[in-house]
Amino acid sequence: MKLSKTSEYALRILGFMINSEKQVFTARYLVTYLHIPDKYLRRLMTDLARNGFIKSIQGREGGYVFAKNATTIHLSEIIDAVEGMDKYTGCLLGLNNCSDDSPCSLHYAYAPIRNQVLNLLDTLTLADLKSLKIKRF
Amino acid sequence: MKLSKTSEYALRILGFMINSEKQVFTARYLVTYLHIPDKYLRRLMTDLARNGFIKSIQGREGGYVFAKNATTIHLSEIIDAVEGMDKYTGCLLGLNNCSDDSPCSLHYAYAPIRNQVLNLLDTLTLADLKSLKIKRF
DNA sequence: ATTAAATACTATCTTAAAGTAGTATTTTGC
DNA sequence: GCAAAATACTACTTTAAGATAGTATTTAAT
Ligand code: SF4
Ligand code: SF4
Repeated sequence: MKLSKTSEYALRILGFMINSEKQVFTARYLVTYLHIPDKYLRRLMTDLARNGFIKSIQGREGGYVFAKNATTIHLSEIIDAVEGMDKYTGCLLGLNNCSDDSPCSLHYAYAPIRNQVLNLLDTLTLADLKSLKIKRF
Repeated sequence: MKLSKTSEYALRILGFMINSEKQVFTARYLVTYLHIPDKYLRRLMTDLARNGFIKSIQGREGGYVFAKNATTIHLSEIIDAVEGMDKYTGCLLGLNNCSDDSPCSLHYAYAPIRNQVLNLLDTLTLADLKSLKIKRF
């Protein structure tokens, strides 16, 4: 139902970048548009770079660019990189090793929706977030 | 996608109670069956009592009983009581004042599912969690 | 070469959720 | 009356996420 702040930031940053005409993004630029704490965003950017989503260009005129084609970056990969996806596989009631045969009291009502969400995050790519209709990042 | 530990506990406790033949539940009893930290559970129980879901019976032979009919207790009310439901209305990307007219990059794919979840929590009651099939609490 | 503008690194602080400990109070059975 | 078994209350500790601060490094324009 809710991601960690860090995942939110990561998705907002990358979603913002993919919806822009720009190629290179400085931390300063991202901070002013996304209102994410400066130093926190910078750490997150190097983290995203380490994970191969973006590439950093150091020095003057530097910044960040995508490191690979956005069609190959799945949202679940981003979340997995910054906070781990594991905590979401064991779901609403925090249980794990769940199955239809040994369900918690919410399973029949919730598991189908949970699966939709997980499936969505697994199949949606950054490229899918590109749209002219987007007004908020 | 995930509730706070406290909400998980609250739902597991009440879901466990509604699926039992017992009428009165001591904290000790709940702790042994649900493996929730003793003192934490006790605090949560008095909190749930203050919120009118259960009633505490003090003294020897005491414990907790439902304070009203389980068909009148909606899951969203429980979550709202222990951690607040507000944080879930502004969804995946942590934005608020969302609408179809000013969507974030995930809106079209995610909002429908989010609405299903919120709707589920609003309409499901504790009574709906009662089933012979439940194996884990 | 020097400076300016950018990222990288490391260490620390803050905050809120979660968990723990100890004491006080209530009620019933004997 | 008193002990036993339960809940209630208050204060503290721990943990992890989030945020901040300061310094070092890299690179290009001049
Ligand atoms: S809803 Fe199903 S998958 Fe989720 S915690 Fe309950 S049993 Fe496990
Ligand atoms: S998915 Fe829709 S409702 Fe959720 S944060 Fe984005 S714009 Fe708001």
